[in-house]
Amino acid sequence: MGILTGVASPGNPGVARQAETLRINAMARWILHVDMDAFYAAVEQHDHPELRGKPVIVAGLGPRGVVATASYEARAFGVHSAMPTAQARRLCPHGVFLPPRFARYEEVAEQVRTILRRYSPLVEPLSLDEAFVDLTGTEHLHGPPERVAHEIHRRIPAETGLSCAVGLGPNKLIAKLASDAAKPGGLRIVRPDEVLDFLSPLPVEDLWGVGPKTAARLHEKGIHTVAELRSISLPLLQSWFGPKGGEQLWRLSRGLDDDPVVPARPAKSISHETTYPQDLFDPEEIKAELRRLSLLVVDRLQAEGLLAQTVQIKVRFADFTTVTRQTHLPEPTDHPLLLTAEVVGLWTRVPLPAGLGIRLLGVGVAELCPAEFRALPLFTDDRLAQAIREIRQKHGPHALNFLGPGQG
DNA sequence: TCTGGGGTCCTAGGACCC
DNA sequence: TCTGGGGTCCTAGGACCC
Repeated sequence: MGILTGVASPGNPGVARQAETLRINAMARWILHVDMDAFYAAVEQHDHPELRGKPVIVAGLGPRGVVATASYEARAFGVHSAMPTAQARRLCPHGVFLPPRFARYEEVAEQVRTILRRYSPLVEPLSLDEAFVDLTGTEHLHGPPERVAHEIHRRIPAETGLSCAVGLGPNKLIAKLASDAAKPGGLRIVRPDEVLDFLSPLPVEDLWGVGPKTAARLHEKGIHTVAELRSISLPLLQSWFGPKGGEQLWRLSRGLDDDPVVPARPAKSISHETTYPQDLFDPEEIKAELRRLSLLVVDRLQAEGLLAQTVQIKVRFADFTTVTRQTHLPEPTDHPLLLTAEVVGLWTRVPLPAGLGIRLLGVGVAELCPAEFRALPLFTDDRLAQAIREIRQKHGPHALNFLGPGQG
């Protein structure tokens, strides 16, 4: 049966299946995923050879810091990312604890992305240490994707001195799970006809989007592996997790994912937040911090030539309860005084539980648009905004201390 | 020595309108 | 006096990712 003969219909399942196969082949993709091994720690060990072979832990070093990356030597002590630094110190007292150097990691990440772009223009960074590459249709330039995967896997360590895991599959979901399976330092190729067997034994929490809460709910129902998840009907999954959530799980369990590889997604929000070493109680100090965070956000807005029309604050109390307040502005702006005034206004809408200190404050903006879309100033004095911008550019973000405590 | 910082996406509920 | 349903917009919260 070389060609499609007949009409796909429920009464003719063989033909329907054949049509489905043809449709899938017509859309077949090859997606590669690169995941740098223990990236931040590996960069530190690369830059400081005396640290090689030692447990290196890149982490926030303050009293409330957490681990960003632990080297494999440190993982042997039970240290892993997102663990409180204090706990990591107890588990691994002789570990080398270092604060992150993001500017340096960004350099190396760009070096890796440059290697990847030799093989396809469609390179989508997922974070500093991960990226997707769409190799579909690059065969005539670079050869079969399987060979390209081997080449990339060899070339990244050769050119950066850092090891990586590489996964290759028919979509992002499978490529990422393949690189997970190859960690550390390996290469895993999953062909389309191998997808279901590859997925079946994996625990449901390995799936993209299944976190602790969803996993716990699935476990309660006796579902632990992807094969078990796949045996649940779509309507039942939807009754448990809602129409979208249910369909998402149904598709994930079958390895279905048509999310495209997109090289540059414009940011949808910008935010800054700080967890304080000691809880804040003083209202003036809190307001001063909100203004400081606001100006950090304004700096980024202006650096990227953007305006924002939504402002949000986030407050986390000592008991970890978190509240947010947001407001929609009449027009988009990057005006420092306007935005700080909105932020302080939002703060007055936060109910304060008696006796609870504040451990985190955050300020964010959303509904971003390019600054060329700026509305003509009617009532705001734009010369003032311009003057503030120039002073802060010339003398740094702390130059205008009229925004300090007790003076706002 | 309990729990970072920067994001994305989804849902639920209330207001408001027809 | 009692009683609709649907659609849209906005806000707050939460799950999840690295």
